[in-house]
Amino acid sequence: MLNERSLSVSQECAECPIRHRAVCARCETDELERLEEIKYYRKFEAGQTVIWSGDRMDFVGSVVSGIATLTQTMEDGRTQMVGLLLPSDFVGRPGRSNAAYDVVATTDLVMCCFRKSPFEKLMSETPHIAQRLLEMTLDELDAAREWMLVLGRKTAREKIASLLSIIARRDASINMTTAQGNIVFDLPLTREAMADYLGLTLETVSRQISALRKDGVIELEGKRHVTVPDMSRLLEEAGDDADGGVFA
Amino acid sequence: MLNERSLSVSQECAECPIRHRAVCARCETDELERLEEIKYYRKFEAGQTVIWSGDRMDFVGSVVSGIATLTQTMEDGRTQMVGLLLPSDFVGRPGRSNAAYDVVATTDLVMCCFRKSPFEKLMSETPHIAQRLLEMTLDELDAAREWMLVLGRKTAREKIASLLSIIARRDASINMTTAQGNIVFDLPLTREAMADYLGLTLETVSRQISALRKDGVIELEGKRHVTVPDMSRLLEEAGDDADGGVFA
DNA sequence: ACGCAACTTTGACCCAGATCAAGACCGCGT
DNA sequence: ACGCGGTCTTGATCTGGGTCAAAGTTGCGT
Repeated sequence: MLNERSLSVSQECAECPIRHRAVCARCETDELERLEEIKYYRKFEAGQTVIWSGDRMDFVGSVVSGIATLTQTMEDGRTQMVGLLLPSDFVGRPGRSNAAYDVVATTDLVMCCFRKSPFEKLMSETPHIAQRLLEMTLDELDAAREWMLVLGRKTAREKIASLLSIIARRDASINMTTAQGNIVFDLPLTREAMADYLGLTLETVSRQISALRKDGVIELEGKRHVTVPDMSRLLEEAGDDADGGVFA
Repeated sequence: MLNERSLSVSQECAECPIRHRAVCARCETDELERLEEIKYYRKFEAGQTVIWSGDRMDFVGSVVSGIATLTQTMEDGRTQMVGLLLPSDFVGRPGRSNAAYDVVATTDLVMCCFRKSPFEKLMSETPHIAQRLLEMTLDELDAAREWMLVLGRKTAREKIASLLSIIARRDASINMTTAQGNIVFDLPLTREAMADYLGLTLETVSRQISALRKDGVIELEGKRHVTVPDMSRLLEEAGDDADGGVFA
């Protein structure tokens, strides 16, 4: 459980773990000071909804730690995840007052928030923020388009392999690599959340994970801890160019 | 066939049909003059590839007239459309040297191009361009996420209805409305292109269009000319909120 | 006018993944 | 220790959309 102390640890931008990757990455010291004046931290527990689709959104912010999901739901309950928010990812859209998606904390979550109007004001005055936001938005657009290929054209097995590759790759900096060069990580999502990401049912997710395990593409300890003995094999299963390079 | 004269008609930014919606929408007269200095028009014939994925991209630009598609292809030939480029849409990513997708002209196409490096320079100096580009990129991201729901969770019939609604809506300004309030438009895509957009096969696209016709949701003259007698019915078929409003 | 090529429709059959159903596993609170 | 709820696995069956095949339509070039 997070407490006041654990929050106060991150209070200084200079020591912020996402300082160099978030929307503030390019800010100079003086710009950072102005941001620091209007920022505040919010924490959410695993499972909590951060924002409901359609609600008025009076803040924007960055994920500092933890994982959140962006989902869209149809009236009959079908849901599709449309974004996975990791530390340093930005939440909210300047210039729009109502949320377009549900944002749900998948793990305990800490966010660095800014009230929308001061942030927008700051954005118009300090080009470094807008520049960085454009860059991040373009990256997200690429990711979304990559995902459209996965959703539209890949088989269930390829979808699972794609998701595993992305997770493995994305926090490559964080995850362990064993002496044998294996890649090791924990799945941050339930089977159901994976299904919502991939446009599958949770049963199919479960079956395909079992199949990949049986075929030696991955190893599992418990339900969440994954070892990838051969990354290029996994990439091949994902249908991506597994081109020679080790974890290129 | 386009000729020199038809191109020269659009030479003046002030008279440009996309002046108010493209990346230059917010530019002041002086900024426009600088853009005008570095711009040049290029035309492509229907079917021509504008840019190959992976190729060096030394220009960016706006679609002036015509339609182009953004597609991704797997080694085995499976393809997924990840964007549909209409007049005023922007092509290319500042800060990236190689194209990530194939861009193909679906109809005859005119583009207003800028060499990349002068454009990037201009962008860093005139905030109005970067602002507008951010806005457009955020819109595209929303569209991509909307599409992820379609690809991941909708049935074939819903997918077709969704595509038809989008086309009907998007060029709402252009298309005809009959005396009876019907909406009328031409499909700018072949069945195969629709299939690539929707993650379906062309046979399924054909069957579902036939089914929607048989059920009176749409009317067809020839293979491309569509009449929608009741837009809210179409939206309902798409699985979207068909909320009361006429073409809200 | 004709013939070819591109596009589209329709039919018959099949299969990947959905659905329905039953347990297994695991951590937690009492 | 136990029971309970959330998560996950596995099996049996069903079905929407894919695949394969054939024929219809349209428009264009000669």
